Amino acid sequence: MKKKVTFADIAAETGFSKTTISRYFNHPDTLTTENLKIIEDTVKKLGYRENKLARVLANGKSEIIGVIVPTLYMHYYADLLSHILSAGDAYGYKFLVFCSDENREKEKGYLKELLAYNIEGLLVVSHVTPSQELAKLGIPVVTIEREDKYVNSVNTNNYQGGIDATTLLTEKKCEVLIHINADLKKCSPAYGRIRGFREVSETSGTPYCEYLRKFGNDYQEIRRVLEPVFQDIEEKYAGRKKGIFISNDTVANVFLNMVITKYKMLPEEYYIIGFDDSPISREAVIPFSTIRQDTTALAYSAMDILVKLMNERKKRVPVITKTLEHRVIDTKTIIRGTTK
Amino acid sequence: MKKKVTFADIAAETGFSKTTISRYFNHPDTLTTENLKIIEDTVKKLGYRENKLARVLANGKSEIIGVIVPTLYMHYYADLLSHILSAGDAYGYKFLVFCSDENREKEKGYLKELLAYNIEGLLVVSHVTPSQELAKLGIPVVTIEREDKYVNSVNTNNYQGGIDATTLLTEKKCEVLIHINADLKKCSPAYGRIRGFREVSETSGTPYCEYLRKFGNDYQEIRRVLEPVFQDIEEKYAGRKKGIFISNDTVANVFLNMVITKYKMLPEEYYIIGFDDSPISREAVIPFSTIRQDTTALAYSAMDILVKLMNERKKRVPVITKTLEHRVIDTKTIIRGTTK
DNA sequence: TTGTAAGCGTTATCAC
DNA sequence: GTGATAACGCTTACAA
Repeated sequence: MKKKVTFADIAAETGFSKTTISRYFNHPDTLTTENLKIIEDTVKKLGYRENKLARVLANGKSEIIGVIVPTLYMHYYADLLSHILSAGDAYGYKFLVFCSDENREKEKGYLKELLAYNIEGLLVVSHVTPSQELAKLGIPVVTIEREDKYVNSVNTNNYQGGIDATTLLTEKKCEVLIHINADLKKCSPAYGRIRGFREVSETSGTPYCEYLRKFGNDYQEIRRVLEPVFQDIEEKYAGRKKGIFISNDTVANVFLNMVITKYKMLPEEYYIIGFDDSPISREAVIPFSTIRQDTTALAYSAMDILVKLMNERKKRVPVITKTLEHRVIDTKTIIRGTTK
Repeated sequence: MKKKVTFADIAAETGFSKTTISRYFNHPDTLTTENLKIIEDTVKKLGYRENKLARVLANGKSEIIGVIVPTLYMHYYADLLSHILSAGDAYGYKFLVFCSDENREKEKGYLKELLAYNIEGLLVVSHVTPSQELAKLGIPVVTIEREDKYVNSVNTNNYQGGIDATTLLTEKKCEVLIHINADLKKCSPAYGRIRGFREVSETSGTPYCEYLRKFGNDYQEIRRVLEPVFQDIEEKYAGRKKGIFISNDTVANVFLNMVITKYKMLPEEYYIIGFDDSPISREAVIPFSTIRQDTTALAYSAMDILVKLMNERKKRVPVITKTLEHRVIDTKTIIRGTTK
């Protein structure tokens, strides 16, 4: 392994000073074209490779953003991460990625680690660290779809999504409206889906009910929790036109499968709509209706806010705004075979 | 924003030298218990935060591993990444993650960037950069499920998987064996699935055929490509017991959906088995049989090799082995409702 | 347009 | 056990 080529080597070789070499990379316009050429050739000849770490130490700009996601097993988070990476890439940022598994202590360690690497900003999708703590980190923070009282954030318009989903069901003249969801905390953005459902149900005067259950991540577990719910619905609302709004496509798919397994088809009296527009909503035997979360917009908006904040910090006289920005991204109703 | 607390501050406050403060963090055993305590208190009092970048500059150990995945949209890669992160976490490594979208030029840029951050090792899942080039990077490289002639690698035992899948179909006394796959290059590890299929088909003496097509990533596209294949199978092999081995669960699910949509159930004459054990294989209306890729083992083995190589580099007299290691991870046959 | 020199915050080496 | 001091490789006033 040959030693690394540094500015000093290029300087020695060309007769310029290290400063000039630095300028060649950072302010090439301040050099004469000939000198530019000379250095360029030498850089190639010696096979120079940048050392960003040394640069960070000198000027503090790491170009690194920290990301903490809860897990990558669920498509939604992987999808989000993928858009985050591509959004940041456009600005030249790199990402140190951590999966917290929603473990509070683990996440604490990751945050410490992230700060040790001089990250310029932080994107948090995981839910376990209260925003109040994130706000104390001393760097720009933006969260996506989680509690965000003390930090900047981007969230899906869950409320509107809930309204749209439920309205679609009332328009189809469903005789009873049913909402299946996790038992969410009121501070969670996704709680808006429940609010939307309730509002439309109330104002439309249609009978409605909610099944708020704790579903796990595992298919079998979801099935186990959902089975009695399905039974209950079958018994209580037999013969009535049911509009079912399920707050997540994975669960919606399991439900749909149960219906189809029982009837060998989707009975007229079932109207089903999910949430997220995950691949499964298209890949199901009967592609089902859903409320699309615009993960692309979520990621790009988050990056937009973050970049703005990070840029502000780089100015000579940073104006650290205390005002928080909370953006809301609209959903889109995707109509497929289960609400026709 | 108050200035950063550094070793110098702690040194000034405690009366020790910076060296001793450094020792406090790196070789605490060489300090007296009292002094340890004094420094500990001061560190807390001043609210010191590590600066790993400065440390990297001084000792070269970045504790960062670079990862390049093709995309995160496909569950397989997200799953793999998730295991990679957790495997590396156990060793204290952090990850700079890039998504190449299989774009050669983009990936070239990422590699350069990665090197600029002094990464200690590289994990490549993406396929576009030839291993010959990766080998020239001058850092430990391990690839997962891709061409690996000139680098260390971990691959699924695709051949055995192909054998197992096909054998299962012959055991069920299928009268014709069908394999649906992409038109893979022979150097791609996944080509082993085709070889396995052919071998069992040949030796069993069962009639067989292959449909090698270019499927996209999009559901509609897969459907469009698969539709004529399904038609062809229906016509050519009507009334015969068909054993279909589809080399990927996403495609297998589309195929299964087409069969079920047509027959309202899975006809006796269809035996279907996929590959990967993606969630969709469980979430399909009829959970289908598949060959499980052990992504956990793939990730942990890769990390194991990488850590070994990285550790070797840290020794005073590194022994850079030229011998490459190529590990193979066994598959597991998962039997579900479509091969009974 | 170019150079000098002082950092940036650690760690390594060698004394004491 | 502890401390000077010189790296590590780059940036940035300030000077020329």
